[in-house]
Amino acid sequence: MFIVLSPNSGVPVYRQLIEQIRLQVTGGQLAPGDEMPSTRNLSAQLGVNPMTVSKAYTQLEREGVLERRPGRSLVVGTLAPAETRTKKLEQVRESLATAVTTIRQLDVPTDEAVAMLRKMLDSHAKEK
Amino acid sequence: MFIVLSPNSGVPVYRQLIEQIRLQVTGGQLAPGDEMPSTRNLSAQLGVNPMTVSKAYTQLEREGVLERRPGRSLVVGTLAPAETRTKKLEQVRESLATAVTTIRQLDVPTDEAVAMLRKMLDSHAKEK
DNA sequence: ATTACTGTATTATGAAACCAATACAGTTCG
DNA sequence: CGAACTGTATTGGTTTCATAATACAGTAAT
Repeated sequence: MFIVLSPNSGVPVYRQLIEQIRLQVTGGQLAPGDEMPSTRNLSAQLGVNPMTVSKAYTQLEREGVLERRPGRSLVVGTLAPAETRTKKLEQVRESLATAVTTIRQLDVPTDEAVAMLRKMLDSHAKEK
Repeated sequence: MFIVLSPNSGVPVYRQLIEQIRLQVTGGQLAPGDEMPSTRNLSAQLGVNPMTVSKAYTQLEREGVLERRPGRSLVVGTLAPAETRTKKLEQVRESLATAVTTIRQLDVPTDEAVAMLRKMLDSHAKEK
């Protein structure tokens, strides 16, 4: 699982967790049956309170995205939305659409915007 | 000026105002010298408290985006062209950052994501 | 049975966001 | 000069978010 928190985005941490976990389940990166990191582990890793992680997990459990097994780690549910390549690309398209609106509104040339995206993707890849 | 609030986004209202006003100034939709709607008018229009609007205006004034004239409406400030370009690229980068997180979390290859962005930008250009 | 893990409940605290109401200080116009 | 506009300061309140600490109830392994 791969989580990136944006402290300055203004979006509550627990919501960022919900959105990113939901995304990776929908995109197939997390498959039914996969175990989630424990609330203690993930909170330590992200530098947040375990109850904040638990809040996100609880909401995802209500949605059926995660399944609870008392005494054991939560797992990705079988009722989780079905992964398809079409859905995956659609979610990427949606996130790019917001950027497209900004790029056009600011009259940034296509080549420049595209170069910026490539650079950002490459630089993060190197960070790993 | 055109403001749309997303109550469910989790982003505080005052921040949505800041971001949208900043975007329209950078994009030229709001030109230096343009008068802003009064805090009372805009708050009535959006259904929020005048102090919430004022909070956004105050932050934008600190950034130099707006200029204060006691007893009169705030106006769009005059930024140096170089500063405008810097802010433009920064805003594009911010909007792309969200897409970058999504792309990486869904393991979409860089080339595919970049091609998608180019296609979206080109197809919209044709729509014009 | 004990240890080590799992998640959640509960209580308390503090910060942030938003609201409401009132008041203040400014400019402009008739 | 007064009315009508401008933005902000202040005080007090509510809700949301996040944290901290402790405790509880579960499973699995030894």
